[in-house]
Amino acid sequence: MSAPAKKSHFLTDIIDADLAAGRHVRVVTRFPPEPNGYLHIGHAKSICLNFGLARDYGGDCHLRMDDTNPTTEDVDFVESIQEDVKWLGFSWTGPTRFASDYFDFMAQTAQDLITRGLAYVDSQTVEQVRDNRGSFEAPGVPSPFRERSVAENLALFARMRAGQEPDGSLVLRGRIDMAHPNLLMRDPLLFRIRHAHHHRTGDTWCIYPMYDFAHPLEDALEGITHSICTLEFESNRELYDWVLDNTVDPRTLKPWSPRPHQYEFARLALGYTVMSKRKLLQLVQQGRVRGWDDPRMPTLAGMRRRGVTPEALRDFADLVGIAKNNSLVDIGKLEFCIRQDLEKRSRRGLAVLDPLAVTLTNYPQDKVESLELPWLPQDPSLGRRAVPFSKHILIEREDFAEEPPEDWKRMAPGREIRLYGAYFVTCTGVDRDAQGKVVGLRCSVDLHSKGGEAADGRQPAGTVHWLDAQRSVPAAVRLYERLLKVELPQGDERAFLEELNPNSERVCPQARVEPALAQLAGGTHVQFVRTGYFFSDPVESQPGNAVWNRTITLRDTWGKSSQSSDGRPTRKKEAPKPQLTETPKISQKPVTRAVERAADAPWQARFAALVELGVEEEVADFLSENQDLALLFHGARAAYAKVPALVRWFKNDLAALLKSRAGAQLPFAPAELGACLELCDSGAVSSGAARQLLAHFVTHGGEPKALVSQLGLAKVDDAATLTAGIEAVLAQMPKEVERYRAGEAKLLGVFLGAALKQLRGADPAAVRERLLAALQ
RNA sequence: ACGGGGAUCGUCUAAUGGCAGGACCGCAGACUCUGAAUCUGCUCAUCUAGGUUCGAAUCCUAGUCCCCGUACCA
Repeated sequence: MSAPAKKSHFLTDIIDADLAAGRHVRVVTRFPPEPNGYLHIGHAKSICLNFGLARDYGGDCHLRMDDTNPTTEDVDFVESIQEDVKWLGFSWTGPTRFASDYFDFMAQTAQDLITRGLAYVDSQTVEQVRDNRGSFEAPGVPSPFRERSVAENLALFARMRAGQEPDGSLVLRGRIDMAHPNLLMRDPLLFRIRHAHHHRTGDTWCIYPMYDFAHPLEDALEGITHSICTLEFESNRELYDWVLDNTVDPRTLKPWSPRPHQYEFARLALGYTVMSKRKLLQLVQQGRVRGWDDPRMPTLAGMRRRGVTPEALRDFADLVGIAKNNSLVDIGKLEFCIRQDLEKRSRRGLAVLDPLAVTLTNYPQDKVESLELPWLPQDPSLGRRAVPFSKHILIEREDFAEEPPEDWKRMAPGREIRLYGAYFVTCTGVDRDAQGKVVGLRCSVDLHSKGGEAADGRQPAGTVHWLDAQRSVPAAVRLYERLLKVELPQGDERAFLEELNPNSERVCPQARVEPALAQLAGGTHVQFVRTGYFFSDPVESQPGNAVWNRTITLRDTWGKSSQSSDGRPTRKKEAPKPQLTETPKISQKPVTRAVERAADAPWQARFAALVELGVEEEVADFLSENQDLALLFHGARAAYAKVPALVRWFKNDLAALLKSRAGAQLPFAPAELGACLELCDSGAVSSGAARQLLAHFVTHGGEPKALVSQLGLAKVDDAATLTAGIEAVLAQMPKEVERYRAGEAKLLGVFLGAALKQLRGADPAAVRERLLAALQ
């Protein structure tokens, strides 16, 4: 197996760029769970990401408990988290870290912020704080306590810290901007009073930092370079940056270096399950499951107990990838990864979940044979086990049909089938009880087919699994299915309980297994032949009496409708909403814009002036909104009066170029820009070269004509140069040339692109023409 | 409504102005002592409208839809 290619995604792109630019010399990531619950498969994605990045870049990944809220956190959770991360196959750099290790520093930093007027103690009630924060559309109103003196703030903060104030009476807030469009920036809470016992610091503290204050400081203190979290924290990034920009490293008293940056990716959402801690907690607390490690739970502990392997989970994390799209992953992908891993590692064993007695009429009454079957036919190293066989056997009830469908490959009257690893048998009779229910079958056996091969080489209609009636043993077998009946549960905290799958766990009271299976230790993966992958429960299995959890069914391409909960409706793509230009809704935007514009006299005047020049309204609107842009346009026009051309350049190229330099001093005068555009338009340079020229000009300025030669953008129209360049390019791509000649006309673009790259400044049309000729 | 994100096969995800690729699912076939696995083949996508360009999923303009944000939670 070749090493899997390193996954690349937007985060690896960022890291590559940071490394290349020398912003960082080493990658340090972290996985920062709050110890208030068990880790679930969503965390597994994050763990694989953070630890995987550290591994791939030869850096470090820290495990840090974000234990800033003593009322919900517990040491039990700390232990389960450590165990789960290890189980998943990762190890962290250094000891397990704790946010609580940094409380001293955080309190000190808060005090510094107060001293510098960047934080204050607020005496408003919770309700007042909330009400005064404002809303999306309305600005907040400053707290009456916002202007307290530094001395008073210091004294109050000291009282908070000393435990002299009750919970909720006082709170430390950053002094930022109560009118900020980002609500998180409206004087965020930094520290709150909480007279509570902390699982690590005990009663040392009665003030605890808030996430938004603590997290950036934790990252910075640990030298984290890339702080990766999920999408819902996008708005928090601004505050994250504020904290780091307004604090210093206590060890150097200088700005943080490396200075961590926060990046967000889409969390995992999986169909037919729930992932939120609150919902999971509810399942546990209400007894809907037997605990955090119930095999139905999407927790790592639960999945581990069900028989899902760390390899399968890591494969799954790779399969779903890393991106910023809000996505709902088909649970079938998880199931695929689980099966793929289990297929190659599971022993094969015989088990019958719902037995039907079969008597082999021509088999000697007292004879007992012992069949030696390999545990895993494709891997002899697992060895063999003995399977008893006699006159009275059991088969799966659903493997018999009195009136079978056309393509039936199992037992039916008169039909010869194979007992897996044993003999060919033919059903010759059916026994019923008084109600007419089938209670037993009679079969003849071909005594020359032992081992599953007929002497004459004939093939049976199918193969079924079986068990010796007397010598098999009863077993506890539990079948698991998806937790929920529906793919996408109600968002509501309670409504999803109505959507739990009542069949998520079923026990098989009649189930029996072959003797060797009962002897297997807890924690063994076995495929019950033809029925699914099972795992001997590592907690409940007793020596000689294993308890079996079905990890997952076998893929079933035949009886698809046999399991109701598997009838998975395919998700429909949302039908694209037809756009009716005549509906008022569509035209609303331009109208509101026109209204806004009308209310802004200078803007309206600029707009009118442009329209007067013949600029179409839509373009005039955006050119006139910003005064600087409008001025630039008119300045350029003074040097180059061709309005339509000017408009084209402004709209298609300049808008973006200028946007990226917003606020910066432009390195050219408006008239120079006009001259540059005239040159671009003149035909003296090719269109591609013109765009390159313009990009350079906007960022660096310069004399346009000089730039052309300096950048090597001069128009190439020398026939010999063109021909040579084209031939060189074609010589480099013989396979593509062949394919092109075979009819793949779309490859012309590839050649053209390569040729144009080589022949900078060449006219595309001319190159194209010659290329066509050369390819004849 | 304000701010921040996002939109590519049914699903997840690539393509950083030049061949819309891979995987899951599905379908068909081969093989089979598991209706499994394995193998082969097939179906299927760039939110809309304009523009720039020799060439647009990618750049520009406008629009549509979806997600997140108003906890003394994280």
